[in-house]
Amino acid sequence: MGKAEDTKARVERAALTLFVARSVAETTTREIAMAASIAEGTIYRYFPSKERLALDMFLRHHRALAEALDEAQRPHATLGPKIDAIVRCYCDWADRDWTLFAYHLLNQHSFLAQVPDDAPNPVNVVRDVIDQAMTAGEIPKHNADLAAASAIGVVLQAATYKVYGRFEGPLSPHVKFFADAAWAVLAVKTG
Amino acid sequence: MGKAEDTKARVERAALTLFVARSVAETTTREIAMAASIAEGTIYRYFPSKERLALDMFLRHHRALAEALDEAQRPHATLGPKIDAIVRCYCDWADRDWTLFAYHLLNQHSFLAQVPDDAPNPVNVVRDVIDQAMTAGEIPKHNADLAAASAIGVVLQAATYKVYGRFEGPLSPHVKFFADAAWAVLAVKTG
DNA sequence: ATTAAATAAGTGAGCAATCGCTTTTTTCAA
DNA sequence: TTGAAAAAAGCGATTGCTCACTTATTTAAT
Repeated sequence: MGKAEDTKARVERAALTLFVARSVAETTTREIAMAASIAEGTIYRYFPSKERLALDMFLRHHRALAEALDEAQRPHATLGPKIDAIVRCYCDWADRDWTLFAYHLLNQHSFLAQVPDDAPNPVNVVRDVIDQAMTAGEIPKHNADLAAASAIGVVLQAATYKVYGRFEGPLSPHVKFFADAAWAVLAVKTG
Repeated sequence: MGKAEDTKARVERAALTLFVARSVAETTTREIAMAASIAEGTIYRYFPSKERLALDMFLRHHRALAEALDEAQRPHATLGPKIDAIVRCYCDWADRDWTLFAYHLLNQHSFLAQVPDDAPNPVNVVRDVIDQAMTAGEIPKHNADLAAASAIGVVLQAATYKVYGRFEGPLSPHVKFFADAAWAVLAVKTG
């Protein structure tokens, strides 16, 4: 890695950590610079603004996660294995870079409106998988968005609890529980 | 309602709306005053700071929701009816004052650390109900916090989707689905 | 020598909060 | 009932400060 790239990466990592610990709005460029051991002005050699620094990191992770989830589910033919693969992929990503995952989780409200319509989207990946399973008669037909929300909630609320410190340790050991629980939600007959 | 109380309520409602639409940090006292049709200085007759205005509203709702959930579940003896009552109560609260509910949902990360330890807590109410059901052998024994997170996630992620505009309309029509899904999550045998 | 990278001292805009003042409401003696 | 005095509510220009971002200068790699 060249020196410039290293500096850019250090700025991103420092910003990420602070953005999660406090929030984007409450983190100052001065703090980011101090945490990255550089001068404040150096940030602006790599990013046009604090907002764009925050947005770029969000969008990059958003797209990469969507692509990873889609690749994980694609090889499988039926809903059961697809759920397993998606849940495992989610948990792996959370455990591999928890700070980045938490940043993405906590800042959807701020940035979701700025995701390009045609960009890969983690939520759409799950929704489409569920939609297909409903069409194929694998699970009862409901509102697919609502069913997707509740199924995703099984995993994401656990991740949210981890952010709040209500729950500790990696998510991966609970993959089987999450996958079974998500399946159970989708198999519910009433609606 | 006296004039002063009316003004205080107008300040809170204006702040709430803006805090949800943007965020606490990105909302200015000037904007709050304009939305409430009062002068900026008048805010400080009723609140010592913008932070306290934001915190007070969060804590009041946090405590009231916890007490409502506890009262809703208490009359029932077994887990099934307790889940029904809790889910119905959650959805009623969300539908009755969606802005307040969304504010509470979106700002847990900022304020949860400032909740007094002895204050009633919505999450603890649910966790305790699940804990008792596990002890009574109504459902398989797991980590109660994790099970509570996943069960609550079924409802809260749907509410989150509503915040993001992925899902429309009141939550109450889906109470039966949410309750059945939460039950299904808790009945999962693997862990 | 050239130039990209980094620095550090600005700069001005925008912010929360203040305060001296005015207006409105309440109190209560005559 | 009246109306003068007191208290409460409301105002908005001002203040001091913090912030994101800029720019003139220095450092160091090739």
